[in-house]
Amino acid sequence: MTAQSLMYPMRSHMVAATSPPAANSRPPRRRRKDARPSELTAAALQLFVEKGFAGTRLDDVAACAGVSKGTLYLYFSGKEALFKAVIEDGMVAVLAAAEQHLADYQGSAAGLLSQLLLGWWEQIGRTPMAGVTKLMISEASNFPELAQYYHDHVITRGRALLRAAIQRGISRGEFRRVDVDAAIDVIIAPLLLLAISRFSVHLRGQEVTAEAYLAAHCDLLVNGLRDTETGPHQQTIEGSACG
Amino acid sequence: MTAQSLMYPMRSHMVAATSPPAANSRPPRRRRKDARPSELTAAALQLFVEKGFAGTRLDDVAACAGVSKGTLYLYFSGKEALFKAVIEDGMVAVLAAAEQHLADYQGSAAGLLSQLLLGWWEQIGRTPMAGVTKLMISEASNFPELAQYYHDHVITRGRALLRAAIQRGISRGEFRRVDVDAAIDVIIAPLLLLAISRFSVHLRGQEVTAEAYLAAHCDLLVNGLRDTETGPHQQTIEGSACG
DNA sequence: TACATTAATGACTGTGCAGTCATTAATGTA
DNA sequence: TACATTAATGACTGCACAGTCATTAATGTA
Repeated sequence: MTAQSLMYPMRSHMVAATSPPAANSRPPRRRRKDARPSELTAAALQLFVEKGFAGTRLDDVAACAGVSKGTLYLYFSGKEALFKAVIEDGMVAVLAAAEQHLADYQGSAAGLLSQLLLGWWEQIGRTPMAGVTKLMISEASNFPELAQYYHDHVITRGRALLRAAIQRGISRGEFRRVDVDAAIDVIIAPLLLLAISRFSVHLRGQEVTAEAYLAAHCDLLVNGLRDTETGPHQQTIEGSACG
Repeated sequence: MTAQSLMYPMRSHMVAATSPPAANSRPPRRRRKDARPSELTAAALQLFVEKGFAGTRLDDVAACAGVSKGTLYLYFSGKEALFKAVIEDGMVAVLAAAEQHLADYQGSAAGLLSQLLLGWWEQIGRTPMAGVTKLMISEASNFPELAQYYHDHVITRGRALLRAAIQRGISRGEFRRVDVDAAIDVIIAPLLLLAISRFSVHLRGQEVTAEAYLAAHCDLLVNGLRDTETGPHQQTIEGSACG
């Protein structure tokens, strides 16, 4: 331990004794109380998804948000509080629009279903928020309370949307009488994996684009693989990009 | 720092000066050179999946395998080498049997497809090895080289199996001419998510059993949701649990 | 311009864990 | 039984990082 390191403040002395504060002087502080929290959670989301919760350093989160670590602690009481904020921020009112859309919708159940899937892609899957999905999967067992909250407030609500669409299709005679809950699981899975794969570049080759993937999913879901070999059958779902 | 802590060995002195080595004497050492590596990788798999790579302590891995940390370093050069061993061990020759099965198979493509999916569940999905899937997803960005290896030696090979089954179905006129690569992604996704969800108890309610889930997947895949409303159609796939 | 308020800083501390190595003891051999 | 070999141990070290706080300076007010 040097004598220097014992002296508490000791800002950069001996730096160009002649006045002009050098080209490499640090940029001026900015006071931006309102903007900091969201900038910090955005930085944290990116790093948590990339490195994992335990593997992420708060120094890096702060640097990525353009502040010092001390500032981070001004807004969040610690690493875990920051993590919770990332998850909760990420999902506020994303589902509300879809719920409204469902209430207003008039057309076919197949059209509704594909609109829900594509809407998910636009609002979540292709945005940074998709990372929340990977994060919850990776960290659920380390944060059981938070996982429970996520289950109750995000997963359950998303499933309810799909359940409504499928049951609408069944009651209109449009769909077969499948096991609805199992079908929901199967429908959701490709979406979640698409979201996750966006953050695992090294696990994917460049097999297919997200759009082709979603289209194939909608198509297989509604039409299956079976060749009905009866007349003009391969028509697409009306009014959607699916098919 | 006490004087005691400076003395290097200093095993339990002052412990019942009268001979019988007390009920709480430590169990005798066992020399089991051959068994240690696999016991250590099994323990590591469990803890890595549960806590993440960075969140797992090697002391805990060793304890879980019933040895000291020093012993762990006798068999693996460090934490990262242990991680690689977990991944590589986990996947040796799991795919070979399926490849043989494919070569011998005679029946319908739909039957082959469902046998591949159910076989995956029996060999991987319902075993501890399913954890490798979650592990690779969580850690791929921290270990790009290992992810590349996994992609080339596991993912690519698994996809080839499915591609063969689908193309067989198309050329037999059994399946429609779908986008094969996109279909493979969609088919794999529910399997991977099923594997992952086994380690995220707090994210799932108890929606459906794995078997119902896989059955629904096979059914939706082959038959789709569309109600063909033409005669006796809802038959199951011959000779499989699907449908 | 002087002064008060408080956002922002970063050097510092304590702790927890990866990795080391001198010592211990199980097992095989003569 | 004495001795050699080597598997197994666990106290120890160094370092990286979460969290603290005395100090600095941006901005608003008189």
